Amino acid sequence: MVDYLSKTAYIVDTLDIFIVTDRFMELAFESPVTQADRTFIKLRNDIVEGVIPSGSKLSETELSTKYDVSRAIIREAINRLTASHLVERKANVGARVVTLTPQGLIELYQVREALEGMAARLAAQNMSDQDINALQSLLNDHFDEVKGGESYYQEAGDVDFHYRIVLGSKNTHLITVLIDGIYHLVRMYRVQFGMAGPRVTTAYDEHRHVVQAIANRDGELAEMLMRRHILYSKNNIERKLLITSQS
Amino acid sequence: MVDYLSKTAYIVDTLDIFIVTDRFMELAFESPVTQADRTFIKLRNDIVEGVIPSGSKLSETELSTKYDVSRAIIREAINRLTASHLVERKANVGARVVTLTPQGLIELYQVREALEGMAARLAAQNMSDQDINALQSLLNDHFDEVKGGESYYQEAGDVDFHYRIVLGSKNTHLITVLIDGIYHLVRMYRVQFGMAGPRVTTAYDEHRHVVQAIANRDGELAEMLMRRHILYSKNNIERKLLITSQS
DNA sequence: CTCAACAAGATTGTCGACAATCCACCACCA
DNA sequence: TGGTGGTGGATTGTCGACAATCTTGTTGAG
Repeated sequence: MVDYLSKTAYIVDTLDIFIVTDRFMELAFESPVTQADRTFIKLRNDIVEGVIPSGSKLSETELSTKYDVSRAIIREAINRLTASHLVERKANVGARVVTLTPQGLIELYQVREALEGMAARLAAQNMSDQDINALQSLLNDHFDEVKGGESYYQEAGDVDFHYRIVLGSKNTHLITVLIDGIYHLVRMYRVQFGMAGPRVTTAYDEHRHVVQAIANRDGELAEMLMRRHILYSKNNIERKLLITSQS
Repeated sequence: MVDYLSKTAYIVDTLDIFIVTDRFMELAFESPVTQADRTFIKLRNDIVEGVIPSGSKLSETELSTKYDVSRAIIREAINRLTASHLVERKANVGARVVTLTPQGLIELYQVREALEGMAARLAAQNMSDQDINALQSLLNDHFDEVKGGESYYQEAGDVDFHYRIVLGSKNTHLITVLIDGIYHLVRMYRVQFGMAGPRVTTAYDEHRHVVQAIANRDGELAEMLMRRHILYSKNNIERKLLITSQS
């Protein structure tokens, strides 16, 4: 049961080096207090990790016995998942886990490009010098890991990088839409289409350039570089998809 | 009771000249089937129109008697409104209508700029020639109204313009995030900060230029023009806010 | 007088039962 | 045989009651 969270725990773990005094930081940490909160997170993880297969039906009664809570709680969890675009619900019929398609992945990356580009622009404007320093030292750590070839932490590093820039935008809407909406879907695609993570070696340089632009307080350039970075990721994933579907 | 919808009905009314055969069109029409759907829409309208004041507490029991439904339905409605960023909820404490601030409005327009810019880019790529023709004739109608000085329909025209471009992007995420998330908040700001609508005369030219770029299938330019259009709107609103707060 | 612990009241969270709706199956008819 | 209509079973939608939690006001000690 406790294991449900282990797969994504590192996403927030690496942010712990900050003191959580920032007003925006708490938007990234979800602290489940009610049982509906916990069930929602469990269900979401099971969907993202593929334990509950993409496209399958979510029976309320079935889930309520499986997770050992009342149907009302399952209903609330499903409603929240619907808002995150992880499940689709039809009135009087039921809810299904979204089906993953190459087209859907492309659309997702188009939204990411727009939102994270803007996030980078705003981060250049709104991040404190302290935040920027921390970001740069994060990149240095990341560099050592790339050299060391620790593939697991590479993805964590990438996720961490994007989190910080989004949080650095200090824009509440941007933060919530990306962090508790889009990123879970992105991760779902990554896991279920079996891609270990982003292109480690080249992505590192792109990250560095973005941070450099932010450090120079050049929002326009930061946005361009971030958009290009995400565009490259998209192209890379599309290529992998083609290869996978051919073999 | 029926009157609840009248204020926003024109938003979808003007879209009726299309046959609703488009897969994406149905994302803009919300067809309430269940009682929770209807209550959600009523509540949302009352919040957007200011009938329920910004910042006020939403008592579940109180609302359940007021709207004459069970508490469960009110709870579901409130949860959906939370997902739309129209209310904020704290566990074991309750839900409040969001408080409107100039800073919040600015953040909202930053997200709009990013998303609608991308929408314009994608629309240039994905709209059918037929859609583009319809959009151009819409602009012509709009032009006549601007000349005639029919101020009410000017806002409708503006809303319609943005709706069509967003729908023209054919990107599901973009469409849902904007249409059943951000636009309601934008309208809430417009209503409650007492701005009659966008800058009618100059906005018309900007609309025309965007459509021209889309007709030329120049996505990059369409994005730039749309972003600038929204930026101008933001600046205009900020100026109005300053004047209002001074007097 | 200030602060802390406690108690009463009110509000939200959770549950199981009932009502309304849909879907698949089957019988019936052309 | 193909299609149409109805019926039974299962699933979702809605409800009212109970449990858990927070807030507020009070009381007491320092």
